[in-house]
Amino acid sequence: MTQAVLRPEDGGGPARTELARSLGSEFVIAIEGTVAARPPEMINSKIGTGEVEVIVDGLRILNDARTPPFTPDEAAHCSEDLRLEYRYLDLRRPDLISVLALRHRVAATTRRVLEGQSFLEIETPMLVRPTPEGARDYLVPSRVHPGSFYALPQSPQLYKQILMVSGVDRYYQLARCLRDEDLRADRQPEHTQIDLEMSFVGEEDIHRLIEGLMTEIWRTQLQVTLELPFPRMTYREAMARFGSDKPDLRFGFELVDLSEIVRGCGFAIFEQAIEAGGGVRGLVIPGGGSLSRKAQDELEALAQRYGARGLARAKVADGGLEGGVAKFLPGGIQTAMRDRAGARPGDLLVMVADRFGVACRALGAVRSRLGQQWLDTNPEAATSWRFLWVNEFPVFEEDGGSGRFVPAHHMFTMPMDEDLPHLESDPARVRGKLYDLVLNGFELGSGSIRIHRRDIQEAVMRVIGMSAAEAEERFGFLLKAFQYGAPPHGGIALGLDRIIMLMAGRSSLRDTIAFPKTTSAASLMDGCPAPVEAQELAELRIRLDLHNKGA
RNA sequence: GGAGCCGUAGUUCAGUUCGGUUAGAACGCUGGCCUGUCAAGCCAGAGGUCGCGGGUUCAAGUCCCGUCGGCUCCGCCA
Repeated sequence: MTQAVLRPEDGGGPARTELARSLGSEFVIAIEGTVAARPPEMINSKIGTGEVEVIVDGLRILNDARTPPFTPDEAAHCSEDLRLEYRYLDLRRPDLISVLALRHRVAATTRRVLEGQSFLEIETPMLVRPTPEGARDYLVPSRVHPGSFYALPQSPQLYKQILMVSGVDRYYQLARCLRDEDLRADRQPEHTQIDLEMSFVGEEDIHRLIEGLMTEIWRTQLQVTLELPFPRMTYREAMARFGSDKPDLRFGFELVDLSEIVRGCGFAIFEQAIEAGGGVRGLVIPGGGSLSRKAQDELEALAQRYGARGLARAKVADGGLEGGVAKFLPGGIQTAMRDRAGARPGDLLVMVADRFGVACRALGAVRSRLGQQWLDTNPEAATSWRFLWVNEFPVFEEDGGSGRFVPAHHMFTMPMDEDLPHLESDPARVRGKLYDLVLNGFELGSGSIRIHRRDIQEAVMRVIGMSAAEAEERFGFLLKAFQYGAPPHGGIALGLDRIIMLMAGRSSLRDTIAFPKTTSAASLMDGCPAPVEAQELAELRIRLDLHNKGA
């Protein structure tokens, strides 16, 4: 931006002066003139071009502009629905367009790195076979096949595996992925994945490739050197220590297991949890002894949102514990708990007694809340990059408590070799060759080594209660492909939008996407989605049923 | 499907607790004056379906019910 000067005494006459006076916000103009140094007393050191100005000879209006609902300066303070309606004005902010420029450069760097490793970028279909399990599909009716539907792809998963059968060996794609599920600040219905798959690889090969890619992106775009290798942690350890499968390692506040210490303590709530196969886990809030009752109740409400029945608490004192649940616990156990938790007088010890997963998740939510507050006063930690691989995820999870098992990731994940013998006898203990890439508490992506042997695939399908006929109906094409010499293979998919969000220090995925959707999956700028003409529906042989609230 | 917060000039907000005269401020906009300014200054003016619908009341921006939209979270989602 440069200052232009029009002076009546420079000529051009009253017509030009009048034209200049008519200029308004966001007008598009062309000027001709001479760049000149500003008089010394008019130099503005606050802007880059503050020492010069253009003495205008000619002025033309290329296009006028209505008074905008907000100017780029004001946009940062405007409500988001207004900014989304006028997205083109919002994007004029250097602040926002720079995020899209970063996104472009990260995509370009990704292509350069992967091309250097002999990957082929291959496009897979946008109209694919619907899949009833997993995320809800966006459906597209077929005009040519009335009553049949395409789905928009949730991911290129099956296609990239088939490309391995084709001998592609190294595939990647910056793939659009679409899921008709509810949104979050870090979830949009359409997002982009750095999706890749390789033949003849193990987990470590994928890890090293991605570490190299991340290192190059951070080096070139942020001038940051990442330490390699990224730490690795099992799912079990992540849950036990941090109460999350995507722990934020920028802060501590680790969970502690108090089960063995409180066993036989006489406090019914603790004992029942242990007898039921769960345990008692705790978290120390440094200095938390002075937290108000209200603040403590808010933490309990947070824990309860994640399934805990309550949040037991006790203040840490010189002699042991006091207040809260202390009166139910013998003195010797109190001091043992305090020592095990590493708590000091003035701290608050909060505890959840429940099944492993519930206790960890509930305390993990509390830990996360504490950590976010801690980061506010520790900027150096807040701006650090703590990458992490989480692996050894369970292959199956129980569906509700019904005793039935569903794939935790997807049904093509290879179990770990040492757990294969238990595949059908004890599915709950089977861990997979599964891995998530985590950064600062966000899951950047996940992947796995896939099953390429038919006998293992069939065993997995038996565990999840899928009949051969059903498998044939839904995945017959993939199983058929696997019969014709499928190499061992594996891959990963990274969320490009989330990577950009974290790199740009944004808290919403919307800021990384040129034209994002609102929480209700609508686009306020173009009014999407929208009803269609009856004629179009008739061609598709579709009749609407809008008043039936059931479904 | 559920919970919370929000919705008042073009924009950002105050006013809602406890219903009561003509709904205010700042920025922006329009006009005028001044001016080598860079967040210009001074004067004047225009601008309102208080998201929408219903109810209570003599009286509703304010209370009640419903509904629409935005944001955050749980469920859901890799």
